Amino acid sequence: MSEEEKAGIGHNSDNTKDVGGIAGQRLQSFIGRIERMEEEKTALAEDVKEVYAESKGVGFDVKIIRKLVSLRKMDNEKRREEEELLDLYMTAVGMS
Amino acid sequence: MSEEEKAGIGHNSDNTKDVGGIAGQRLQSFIGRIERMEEEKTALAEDVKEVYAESKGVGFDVKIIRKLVSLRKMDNEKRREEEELLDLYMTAVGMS
Amino acid sequence: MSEEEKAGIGHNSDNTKDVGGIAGQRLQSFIGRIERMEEEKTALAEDVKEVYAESKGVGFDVKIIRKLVSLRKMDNEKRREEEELLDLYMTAVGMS
Amino acid sequence: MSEEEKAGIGHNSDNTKDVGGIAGQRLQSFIGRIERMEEEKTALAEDVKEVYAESKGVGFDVKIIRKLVSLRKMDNEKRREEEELLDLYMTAVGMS
DNA sequence: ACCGTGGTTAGCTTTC
DNA sequence: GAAAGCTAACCACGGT
Repeated sequence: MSEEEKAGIGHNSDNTKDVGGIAGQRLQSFIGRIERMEEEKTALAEDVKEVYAESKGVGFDVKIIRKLVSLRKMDNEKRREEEELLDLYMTAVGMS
Repeated sequence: MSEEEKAGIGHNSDNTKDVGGIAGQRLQSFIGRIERMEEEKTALAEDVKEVYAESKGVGFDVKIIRKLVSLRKMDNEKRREEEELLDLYMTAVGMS
Repeated sequence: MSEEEKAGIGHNSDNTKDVGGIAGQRLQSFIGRIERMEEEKTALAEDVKEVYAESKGVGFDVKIIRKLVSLRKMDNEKRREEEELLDLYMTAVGMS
Repeated sequence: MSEEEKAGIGHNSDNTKDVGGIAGQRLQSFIGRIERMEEEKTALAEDVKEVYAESKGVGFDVKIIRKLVSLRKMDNEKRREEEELLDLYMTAVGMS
């Protein structure tokens, strides 16, 4: 990946400064930031997979762990939504 | 729902020691690790959104930046695949 | 949309019979079926919107109704997942 | 969670008569209608999947059919404009 | 120059 | 080869 960065922003050889001016540089900066974050996300996703693999390696059932994680997540979301609903009710009743 | 919770088959707090023993602790650890990573992923996704918002704030068209990022990603993937193919060729020819 | 359909299967002018033979007809049939279903889905989505609008018209808070519907949906999903989890446990223990 | 349910602020069954009166019935009706339509939508989505599966079963490439459907769905004019705009940006940034 | 946001859907990847 | 989970694009609605 470092090659591409050194080479410019893309798959062609044009230098950005010449054609895009200051806006082009700015755009490059945005794209660079986004791409770095996306890479981190990908890395994390891989780490998660490794953890599942490890858990499987010590005898756990991956499917079950997934369900557990999923249920815990649903719990949190449900709780959050219920709180929001309560807020809505209170607002509707003028108790906000 | 309360039945399941009482039955202990659920995903709830600290019944681990009793029913799972050491394995339960291990399981908890896996789940905790996974959840932490998932949170990080979520946080990164939010950061990415913020960058898009910022870029929009200075006049860029978000849709287009998304397209650019996506195109660049495809470029990289394609190049990677081509390199892998090249490696295969070299291996096949004994130049690995 | 009707123009495209008259023109053939796509965004070009070739007639399917000529270029695709029997397979082309079959393909057309699949695409037609899919598109009809998608239209129905769209129509239903519009109906749902109308119901929300109607409920708003008689004084209900749309946001609240949306949350209620959403929570009920989460309930169902959660229940379903819990049952699946139970199945997984039973399978794991050999009681399947 | 059990607290909310006991408190009656939730989304649960037949506390409607008591707390909501005629309005509660009306609300129930709206929610029921919406849920039925949503179920129909879900059923249709499943049907669509089946059609794709069937088409695959007789030798078509699902990916390609999806693309065809998607292309047909796209508004040509809009697509052209987006491409032109994208070209402009790519030129500006030197990715032409 | 209406923006932000949430919800919905589709498609891609990976798993078994 | 089927099935599932994850991710991302799209769209419409509400609010300000």
